[in-house]
Amino acid sequence: MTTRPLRADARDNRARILRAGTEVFGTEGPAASTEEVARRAGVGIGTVFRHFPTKQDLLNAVFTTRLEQLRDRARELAAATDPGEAFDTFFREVVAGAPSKLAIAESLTDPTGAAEAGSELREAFGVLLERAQAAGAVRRDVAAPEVFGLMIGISRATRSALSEAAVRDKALGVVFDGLTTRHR
Amino acid sequence: MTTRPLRADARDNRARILRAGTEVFGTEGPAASTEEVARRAGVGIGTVFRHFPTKQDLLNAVFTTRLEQLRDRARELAAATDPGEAFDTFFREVVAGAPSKLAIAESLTDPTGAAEAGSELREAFGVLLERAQAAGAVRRDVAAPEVFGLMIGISRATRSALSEAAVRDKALGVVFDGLTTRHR
DNA sequence: GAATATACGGAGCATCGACTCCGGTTACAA
DNA sequence: TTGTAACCGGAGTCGATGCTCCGTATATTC
Repeated sequence: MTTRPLRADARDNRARILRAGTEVFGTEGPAASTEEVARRAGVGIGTVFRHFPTKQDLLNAVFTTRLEQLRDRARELAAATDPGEAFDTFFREVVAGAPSKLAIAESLTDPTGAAEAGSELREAFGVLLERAQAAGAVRRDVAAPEVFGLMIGISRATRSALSEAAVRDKALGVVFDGLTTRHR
Repeated sequence: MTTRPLRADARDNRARILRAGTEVFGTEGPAASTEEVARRAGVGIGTVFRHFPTKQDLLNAVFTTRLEQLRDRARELAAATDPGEAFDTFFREVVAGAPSKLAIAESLTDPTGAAEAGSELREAFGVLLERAQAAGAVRRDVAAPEVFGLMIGISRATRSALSEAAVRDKALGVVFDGLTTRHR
């Protein structure tokens, strides 16, 4: 049931297309054309469609890759840093990275194909959150879904209402204060 | 320089199209086809394009209408209710109304044509916020842009990560706590 | 250094959606 | 009632985009 390894040029092209897709969909959104991706990757359209039979497949692959990167980053932070700081850092990094690749923000929640990578991300995020709670950096009466939701919401607004860094930081400050308060 | 009044049927059709546009773009997003709007309005495509020469014009008209409604609601609340409650109510209403008409959330910040209505909304929102601050319901070291941004962010996430009402309420609770805290 | 399975490129096809055009219809004034 | 300007409907045009097809090229194996 194992598929034989790809030919060298095919493997390279696949990686190229994935990189180009990340760039193009990241800046122009999912509506960007497949041809644009092919151009940026320096390959023919036929090649793109051989590797990813459908545009949706390509989008899923790009999204999944991105989700996996975030998941890895979350795990890395969980293993090495002070719990409170790790949580804070991850949250801010996700938000900061959103504008240049809005595609992620738009898919972070879209079950279409990237489901597994998505739930792994959520799980890694959950670990980050629990550690922060155990360390007293985040109050205990909140759960992962709502905190994750806030992160995504702010990420999305980053393209528009929260496009200015100073304003975005203030918004983040409000949320972090809300995640810290003890009363109620 | 005054344009003569529209014929009765034309006026009716225009209103119909606007209503249909609100529904269609609200549920399917700005990518929905003009033909779908025409169908839902019960008119021919030609009629839609006569009233709104461009799809963008139609979108702008729909958005503007929506923004004006929100602006009016903000003013209404500012005039009649307890400052803290008015702010809270408006914030929650906007978020609650977002999923069924994501088009607004997507345009609440888009300068394209709806600029004037947009800034009027922001102004009315600013009044709501300042009143709440004066009444001690919201801390004084936050300004309208970041609070508005939070509202939009949560509105957007409402379609996805914050689609469940219970989760959304918890997220809102966190933000309101953050807007209340006094320390720092 | 063949032989061949793999992979490539890009012209071409089919579809879809924005927008136009014009023959037919209707509201409204006189 | 009738004349006419205003309006309507929807078939048709045009450009864009997802996807296919196949002749050509190249990596890999022996």
